[in-house]
Amino acid sequence: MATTNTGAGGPAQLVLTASVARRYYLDGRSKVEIAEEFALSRFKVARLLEDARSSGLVRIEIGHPGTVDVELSARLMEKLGLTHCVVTDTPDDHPASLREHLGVAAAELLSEVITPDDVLGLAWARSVSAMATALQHMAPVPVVQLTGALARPGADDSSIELVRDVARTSGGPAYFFYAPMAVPDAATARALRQQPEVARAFSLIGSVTKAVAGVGAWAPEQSTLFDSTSEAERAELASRGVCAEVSGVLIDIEGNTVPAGLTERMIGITAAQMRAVPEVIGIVYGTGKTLAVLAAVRSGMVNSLVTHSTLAEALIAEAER
Amino acid sequence: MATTNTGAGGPAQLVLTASVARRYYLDGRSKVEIAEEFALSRFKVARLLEDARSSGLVRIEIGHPGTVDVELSARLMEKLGLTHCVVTDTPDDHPASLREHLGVAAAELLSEVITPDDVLGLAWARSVSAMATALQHMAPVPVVQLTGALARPGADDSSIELVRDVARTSGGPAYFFYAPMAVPDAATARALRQQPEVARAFSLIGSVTKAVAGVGAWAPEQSTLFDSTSEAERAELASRGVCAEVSGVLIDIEGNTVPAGLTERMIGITAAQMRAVPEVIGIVYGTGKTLAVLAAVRSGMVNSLVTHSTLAEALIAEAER
DNA sequence: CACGATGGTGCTCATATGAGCGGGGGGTGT
DNA sequence: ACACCCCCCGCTCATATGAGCACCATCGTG
Repeated sequence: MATTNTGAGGPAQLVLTASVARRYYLDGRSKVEIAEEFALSRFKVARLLEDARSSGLVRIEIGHPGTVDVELSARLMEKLGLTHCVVTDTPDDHPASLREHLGVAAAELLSEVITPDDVLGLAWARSVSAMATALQHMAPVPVVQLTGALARPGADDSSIELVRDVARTSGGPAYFFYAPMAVPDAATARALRQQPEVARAFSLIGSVTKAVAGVGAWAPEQSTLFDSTSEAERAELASRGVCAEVSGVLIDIEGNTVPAGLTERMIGITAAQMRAVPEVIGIVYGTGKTLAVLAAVRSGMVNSLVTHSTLAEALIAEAER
Repeated sequence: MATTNTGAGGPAQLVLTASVARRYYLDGRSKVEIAEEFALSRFKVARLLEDARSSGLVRIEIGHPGTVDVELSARLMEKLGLTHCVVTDTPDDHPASLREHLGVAAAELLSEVITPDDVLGLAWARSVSAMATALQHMAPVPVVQLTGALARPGADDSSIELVRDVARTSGGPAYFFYAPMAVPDAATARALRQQPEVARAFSLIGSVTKAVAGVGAWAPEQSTLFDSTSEAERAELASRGVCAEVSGVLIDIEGNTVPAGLTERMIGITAAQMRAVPEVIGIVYGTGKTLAVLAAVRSGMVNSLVTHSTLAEALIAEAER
């Protein structure tokens, strides 16, 4: 260390290094050219540039003016091994505005990555609804409903219309059905799954290539499913390590599926089917969901994320622990 | 086309580009490695990086925290074709503080570039004095006085001691003499040049390899020589195009030596001898000297500069005209 | 003074990289 | 529908580049 520059060597060395760095980085000349120009060996030039970078004389910044924090996106993508990742630098003041912004970002992402050969699956979540609302253009693909809907009391979402809306924007066929996400008993669930529309949608799940879902944490207000579950069941599932919920599938902190009675009463995609989908985009906001997102990613069920900077930073910090 | 990205694509493209750029610039991976990692062709990677740079997604800045503006130094060096160049970003408030700072910078530069094989020549100038004061270490080399001293009224400079001081710091022999820079007539000058000490110093001028000088502009307060010249002579020389003065040599705006009666009455290095010195470092401050510095550099008598940012910028602007 | 440590330099050779080319593929205008 | 055009992609081959090595000067030390 402590080679020559910056701390030692003197101003001439410093200026020479700066000149070389300027020629190389800003003017785009090759090292050989620079070597000839300055009457140095190309090795010397390479070493100067090396020094210039390591000493901080040359600073390289990545970023762009806009709502997408590309740098953070790239870091999060790398850290979690994601397929795609979009992090907005929206200030996380109000959940609704956050959801709206992420909806726009997710819509852009989706319309970018969807190709005419894809089959799109949508899980029910408010954030996915927000995306549907923001969606403006998309290749015509089949759109498949992956889970039953779960209306929350006083919901203003046109949630049931989600799949139809997206299909309309897309121009492709819609495979949707009217059913709740969870029903009181397994028999009812089985019966519902026999329903023609449900069966039709479910038969397509295996061919879904891209899906969009929300990620819930197993806590109040952090998961629609949690909120619509009985007190006893909540506690029991929590005690069995349930940490996150993705399209009705329960996951523990390690990313393992947690089998439960609840599962049999669900109308929706299974964990195995979910994992089989090549790309699942999770739209998530709120730092309270940090561990849940980590779990969802570890489970292999979610491999792309659309989120905001504070959660992204929390995820990176947590993943580094 | 006008979505979010650099001009094409969507957020995924943007983030991919950012990831690639991060891996390349920040992590220093090769393009081939990146291509493998992202399952792209290396050409694609190269094109992404190309886009990232041209679109401004990747910003490269050169600079360092300190008093030396390396970026500006490099630019000025390139623009004027200098051998060395040090530009301090000292705010040019008061000439004395400026001189002091430049003295420090010049001292650092000199001690860096002087090797034991050099022979150092010093012209008389306050800025050179400032350098001498700031000088702390230097290879032991002979130090040669290049011009007579020119004390200005009420001078507090220990100017005559300049050569001796530097030689003392250096540890090498000092070749100095007590004589004024200009005398009333050519005969006196010739006689003075015969003086043993003067002759001894002058005999060494041919072997001087590095020299330090000030640069004066042919205007009041901009040149010691000007200030000690008669009104008539000032005007006459000005009318003959004299623009700058370096160690007693007069130069016009084109960089040509201006022959004058004054020249014959000078005790000091000649223009030809000056040009023969491989490296002459000029220490200059004050934007009023912009044209003078340009002339001095064009003349080939000065090929390194120690100056401050505003003058450096003025020089670049002027050189671009 | 001899010694090894140290750091800086330029070399060789395998590899990475750039410039320019041709070949689709999809959108467009008639 | 057809031809056309433009853009994007990956190839070839000459060149630039990096890793490691051997050499040399310098310097502190026994």
